[in-house]
Amino acid sequence: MKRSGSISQENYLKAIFKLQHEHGIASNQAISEKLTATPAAVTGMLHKLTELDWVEYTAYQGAKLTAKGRQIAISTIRKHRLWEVFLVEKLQFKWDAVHQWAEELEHIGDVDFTNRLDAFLGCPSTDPHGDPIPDSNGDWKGNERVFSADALTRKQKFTVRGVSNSASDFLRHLDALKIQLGKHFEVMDYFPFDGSWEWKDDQGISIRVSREVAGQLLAEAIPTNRGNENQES
Amino acid sequence: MKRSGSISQENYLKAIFKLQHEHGIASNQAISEKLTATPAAVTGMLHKLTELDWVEYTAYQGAKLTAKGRQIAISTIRKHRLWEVFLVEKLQFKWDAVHQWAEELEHIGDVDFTNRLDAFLGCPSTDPHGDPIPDSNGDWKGNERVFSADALTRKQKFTVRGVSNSASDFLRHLDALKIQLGKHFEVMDYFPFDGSWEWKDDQGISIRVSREVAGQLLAEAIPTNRGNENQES
DNA sequence: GCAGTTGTTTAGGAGAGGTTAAATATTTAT
DNA sequence: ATAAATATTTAACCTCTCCTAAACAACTGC
Repeated sequence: MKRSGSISQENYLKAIFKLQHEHGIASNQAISEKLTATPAAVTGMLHKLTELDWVEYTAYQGAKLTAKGRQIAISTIRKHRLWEVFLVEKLQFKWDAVHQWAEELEHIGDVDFTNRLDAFLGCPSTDPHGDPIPDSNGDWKGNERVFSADALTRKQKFTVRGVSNSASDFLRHLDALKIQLGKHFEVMDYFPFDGSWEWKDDQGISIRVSREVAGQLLAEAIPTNRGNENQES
Repeated sequence: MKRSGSISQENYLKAIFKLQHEHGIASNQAISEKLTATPAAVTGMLHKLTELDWVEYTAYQGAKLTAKGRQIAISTIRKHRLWEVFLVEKLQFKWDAVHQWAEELEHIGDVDFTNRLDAFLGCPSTDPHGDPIPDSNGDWKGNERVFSADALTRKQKFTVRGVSNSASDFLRHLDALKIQLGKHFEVMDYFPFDGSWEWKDDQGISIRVSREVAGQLLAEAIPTNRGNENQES
C-alpha cells in the first residue's frame, strides 16, 4: 500500500487538523505560519486538496477537513507519535530532540506497518510529550481531567500529564527543573506578583515555576482521599 | 544535522556505488535501469552530482564516485540494512517484504541517529538477506569464504549466508524450501542434466534445489574436520 | 573503414511545490 | 459608511526531477 497523499499534502492536512481543533477553521494565514510557506503557496495547495476531496474550502473563508482528509491527518499524527515513542524509548533520544525526526518518519508506512510499530511499542496511549496516540481506527480518548497547570489551587496534588508546547527550549527547561511526565507534585504556594508557583515533589523537594511554565504544562488533579473516589494508580 | 543530498541524489549514489562494484564503472544505461528512469534523466543528474563533487563523470564514459560520494552511498546503505534488521527482528516483517520500506527509511537520520539505531539492534553485522552492514566508519568485512552455492561439490557441508537476489518471489521460494540464513546443509548430489542439486539439512531432510536457486544463494563452506582448521561456531 | 546498431546527450517541456509582487476581498476603525 | 489596514488570491516565474524526441558518439560486423 502506498502513502495516501504526498509528504507535502500530509503536512497540510495535519496543520489544518490542528488549526481546526483550536479555531474551528483553518485560515490561510495560520496554515502558512505552521508550515512556513507563503500564503500564496497555501492557496495553491488548498485548491489541490479540494480537488482530492480532502478539504472543504471556500475562497477567503478558510479550510476544513473532509472525513477522508481527517482520516489521513489522524493517521499521520498516529505515526508521528508512535515514532516519537520509539525514538525516546528505544533509541534513547531526549524528548526535546525527537520532533525533527518524527516529522520525517510520520510519512512512512501503511496501516499494517503502523500497527506493527504500535504492537512493538506495546500500544502506548500517549507520546513522550503526553499527547494521546490515536488507535488504528483513528479514535482516542483525551483525558478529560487534564488541564493547564496554572488552573490549580493551593494544596492540590497533581500528576504531570503533558505539555502544550513542545519547543526544544521549553522541554530542556523542564528537564532542568526535573519535571517529567507522570511525576507527582503538590501546589504549595502561588505568587500573584509574577504569577509564579511553588510546587513540592514526592521527595519533598520544592521547585519554583514561572507563570510561563505552569501555563504550558498539563496536569491531572489527584482527588483528595475523602469518600470513595476513583483511585490513581 | 540534515541529509547529505536529496532523496533522489542519494538513490543515484547508491546505484552508482553498486554498479561500480560489479563493473568498475557505472554506465548511464545501467544506472537508468536500476533507478527506472530514462537515460536522459541520468545524464542530467550526473551533471548535478559532478557539480557537487560526489561523482567523477566524463561524457559517454560513465560515472565513478568520489570519496565524498562513496561516503554518502555507504551511509545510505548502512541505514537501509539497519532498518531492514529492525523491520524483520522488531516489527516481524517477512524478509521479502522489507525492501520497499527500507528504501524510504534509508533517507532518514543523521550519523548520531544511525548509531543509536545500530546500538539498539545490537550492532548486527549483516542484514536479513545476509548482506554486510557497514560500520559507522563506512568499513565492513565481507566474509571471504562466502561463494555462490552452485560452486560447491558433493559431500561439502555449508552454511547459508546470504542471497545475491532479493526479489520477493525468490525469497518466498526460499521460504517454501525452508532455506534460511544460518541453516546448515550438506551437498548430496548434483544433476548435470538440469543443473539441480540435492541438499540435506541438519535433520536429515533432503531438498531439491534448481540451478537458479543455487546460483543466487551464497554459502560458506564448513571445513571438514581433519587437522587443525578454524572452528565454525 | 563504413554502415548500422546501440548508447548517450541535448533540447524542449511537464508537473509538483515553492517564491514575489500586484490585484482584490474582507475587516476594522473612525 | 467609507478609508485604512489586513488577509487572500492571482499572475508570473523558479527549482527540482522527471519525460519524449531528436541529434550525436561510439562501438560492431563485414
